[in-house]
Amino acid sequence: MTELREIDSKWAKKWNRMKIFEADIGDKEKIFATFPFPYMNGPLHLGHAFTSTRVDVWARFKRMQGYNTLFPWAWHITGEPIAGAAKRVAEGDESQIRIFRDIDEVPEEEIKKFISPEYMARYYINDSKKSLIELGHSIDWRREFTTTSLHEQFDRFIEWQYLTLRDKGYVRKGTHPVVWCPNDESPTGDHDRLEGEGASPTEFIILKFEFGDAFLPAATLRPETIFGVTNMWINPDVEYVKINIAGERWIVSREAVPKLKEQKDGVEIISSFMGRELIGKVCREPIKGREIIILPAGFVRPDNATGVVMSVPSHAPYDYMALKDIQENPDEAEKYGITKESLMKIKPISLIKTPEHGEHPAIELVEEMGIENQKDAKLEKATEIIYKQEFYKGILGNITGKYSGLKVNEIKKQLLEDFIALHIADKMYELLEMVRCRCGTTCVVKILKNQWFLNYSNEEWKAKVREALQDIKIYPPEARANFENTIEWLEDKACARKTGLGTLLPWDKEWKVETLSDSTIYMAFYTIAKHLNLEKIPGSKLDRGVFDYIFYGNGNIEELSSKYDINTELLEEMRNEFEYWMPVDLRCSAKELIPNHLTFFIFQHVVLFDRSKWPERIGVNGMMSIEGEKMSKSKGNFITLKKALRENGASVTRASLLYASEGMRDPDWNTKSAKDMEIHLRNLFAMIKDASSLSFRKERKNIDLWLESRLQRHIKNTTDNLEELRTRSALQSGLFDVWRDIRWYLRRDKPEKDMVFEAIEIWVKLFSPYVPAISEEVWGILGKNGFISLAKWPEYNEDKINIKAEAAEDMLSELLSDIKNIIKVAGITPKKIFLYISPEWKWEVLETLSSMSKEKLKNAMKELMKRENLRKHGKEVSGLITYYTRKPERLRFIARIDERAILEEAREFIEREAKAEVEVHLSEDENIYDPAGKSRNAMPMKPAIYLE
RNA sequence: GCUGGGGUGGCCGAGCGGCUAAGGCGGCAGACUCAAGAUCUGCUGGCUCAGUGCCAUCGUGGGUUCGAGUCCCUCCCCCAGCACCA
Repeated sequence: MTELREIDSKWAKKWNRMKIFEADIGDKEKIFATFPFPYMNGPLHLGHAFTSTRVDVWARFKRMQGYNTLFPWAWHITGEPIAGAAKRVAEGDESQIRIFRDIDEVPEEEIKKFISPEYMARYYINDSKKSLIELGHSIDWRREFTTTSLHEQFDRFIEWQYLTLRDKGYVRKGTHPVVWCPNDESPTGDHDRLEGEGASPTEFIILKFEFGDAFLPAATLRPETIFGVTNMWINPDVEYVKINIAGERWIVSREAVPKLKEQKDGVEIISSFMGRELIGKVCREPIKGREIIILPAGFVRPDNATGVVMSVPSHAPYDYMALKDIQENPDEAEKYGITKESLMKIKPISLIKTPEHGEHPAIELVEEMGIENQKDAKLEKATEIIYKQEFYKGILGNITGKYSGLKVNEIKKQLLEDFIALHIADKMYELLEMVRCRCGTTCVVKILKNQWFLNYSNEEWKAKVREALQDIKIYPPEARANFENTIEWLEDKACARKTGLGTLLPWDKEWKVETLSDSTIYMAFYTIAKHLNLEKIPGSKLDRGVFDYIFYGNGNIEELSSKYDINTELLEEMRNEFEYWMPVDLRCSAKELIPNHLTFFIFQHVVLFDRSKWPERIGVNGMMSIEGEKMSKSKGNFITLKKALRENGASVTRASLLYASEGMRDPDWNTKSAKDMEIHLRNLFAMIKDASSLSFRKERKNIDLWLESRLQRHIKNTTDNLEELRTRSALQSGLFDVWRDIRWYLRRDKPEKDMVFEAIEIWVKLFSPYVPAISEEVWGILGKNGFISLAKWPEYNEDKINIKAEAAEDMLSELLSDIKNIIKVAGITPKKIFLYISPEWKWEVLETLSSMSKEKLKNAMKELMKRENLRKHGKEVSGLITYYTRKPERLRFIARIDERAILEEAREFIEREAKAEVEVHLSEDENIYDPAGKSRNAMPMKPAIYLE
């Protein structure tokens, strides 16, 4: 058990010492493979290792194919979580400390120092780097860096990126609603929430109804229904206030005030009163100036939007039921001084007609569904149905003026713009569910002003991204739709925030470039990081001019050199390095990053770099689970890479991870499979190690041709699979399928020495990207020089494909299983086995039938009976035709082989396996020994069998 | 809810119009062994049998086709994302 782990460590050290994965500019074609830098608020885990090993396997494969291959690595520390965790350590947060101690395995004395976010990041970086080396990743470590000012040169690079983006017009200042914690004075992302994960601001439209010197601002999601408003709903038993707001006066629920304060200017309370004081009065609808009565409604929630609701009974089931209830019980309304007469005067007003219903869809549906009163739970469903039907299919009526005759979804956007232009509408954002920050405070929606945005909604930009995407190879292909879709819905993206770690926005240093925005084109930075690190170029020298030269070739090199005090050779070398390594050949990540990082990655490349530097391939994979469950620190089923390596070693970890899944499916890690993989690898190693002590045979036989042929197929399969990042299939074919064939080969006969060692050599190469340490060890045992990591990948040679040899082996293995089957069912132990080879004429039937078209097959009998030699076997021919045509696949004719020669050659093998003597006869020979008449059963590729 | 991906034998997973529904794991039996482990071999949906056979099955229910895990529709379930969060 320990042996494999010793091998893993030995080679990890050796690669690292010999620096064989450091890649420099060369004459050879290059490959540049990257993994999205991991976020260092904790150690690497199996999820990271799964994806990164896919990248490493691909890089190793490409390196062996002869490409000059670069696989660099860096670390991400931008943003909140590291800073937040450091703060929690400082506050003595027990659950945070427990995670560091128990899951991350950080020693107590180190945890104390985690009050410094930089220290924490450095600690995890060191820790993780050790794990990656141990895992055997073929990384060029000279190009390592971190984000933020922790790496001053990278900091300058991000400055360059944002200055360039701004100059090109892709960064704009804007205003945007966010979920906001008033206590922290910071946006509250999903990660920072105690409650309300997934909730995002919903845009309510405020329609302003005139009411004395103020407005009653009704909040709605369906502003078009204002044409059908019949009354207002106000909750009589809650407190309302009159406020000043942006130069107007509004009447809203008291709860609405703090929310509006975050969204509008100049909000202050003038007076307050109970809702009942409004009931029975009238307001004025802003479009036509109709008088609208205010009615009491207990269902109006003061904590939702403005607490003012307009009533459109014709198109809103709730409104209809509420109106119906109040009209049927006018006594209640009379308490507020509303006359029965004015109540009964209210009639639903239709403005949308749907194909499913007529003029008053809500009323009709409520009746269809048998809804009794306004407390009925079915109202929710009814509202949903009506909304959908009206939105997609509803036609607006004459009452709506310029919108009439159109569908709701066609005019919604325009209508809103019109209403806002007429100053009759406004917007308010609201959370539809409770959201609470980690600090316990209830969150609200805040309109963040002067926020910096990347203009991802820009249509020209999108068009360019779509164009780039067409040429990017996506593995697996089914992930492509996801990218296409993301491009469609993507809107402007805030690219800076005020808190956490990050590069300062160069022109507005209150802001820091946010985490998804400083991680999009840093692959370009890898190409020069080597020089910046080795030559220790200080960040202060890296002005825009330097980067403009390196990435665009702009400027005069002599002038730049003297201006920034960087010698011309170095500048030139960095430019060459950028030109050589870019574009990125592979970027690989888990599927969760498609809608953000991976798509942004394309966006940024297309505007910052020349077309020739746009990405080549993107790989996507599923999410790691542990023993069938989602991995999480709180569940405690979190497996760090360090722990996995300690328990399994690198080879077992790598192979088990990649054997777990491919494509978009989620891989699962389980201890049992890892143990099984360990057993497999140990056996494999032992088998190869002992191969030289086998006893060998001299002459070549059919089985050697077979193995040679099969190996070629496996080479092709493994290569094709790896090419498209099907890492699981490649492991299957390169390791397990070859193994199976070698086992058959060794079982069939004594091995021929050259053949078996050729097979082993190919085999080891095919699986070496997966278990590189074991492969290096075997490579030495085989007496090879140098590293297998740098050896030549086997090349597929079609000339070695031998269909006849393969057909012959197929025949033998089927024959053997038939014999064993007969022995079993007959319950006899044969001393002798008689095999009868198919007569010539049966071959003729097979060959003829297999060459016939479907239609011709119907008249096959007629055709065949034209032939003299077949006519005498008429009955049997007809039987054969039935046999073959019933399952047309049987007609797949592979190759005519010399069955007799094959059987004679394999006689010993059959005798050994069946433990009986074997005699081979041609069934058409006269006077053969055939007491049971079995020879009649002989068919091409299927000798008849008689046992005695 | 919306968008995208997916549901295959005891389990993991190939297959994406017609090869035998690959391969692995687990289980059972045999060989080897003093024994255990490892290894090797066979079996592992049902029935039948001196073999080349029949039936069933690929989330559910329909449909297209000479033929369907494979294509189309209905429904159910799982995964990811839904943004200022890494």
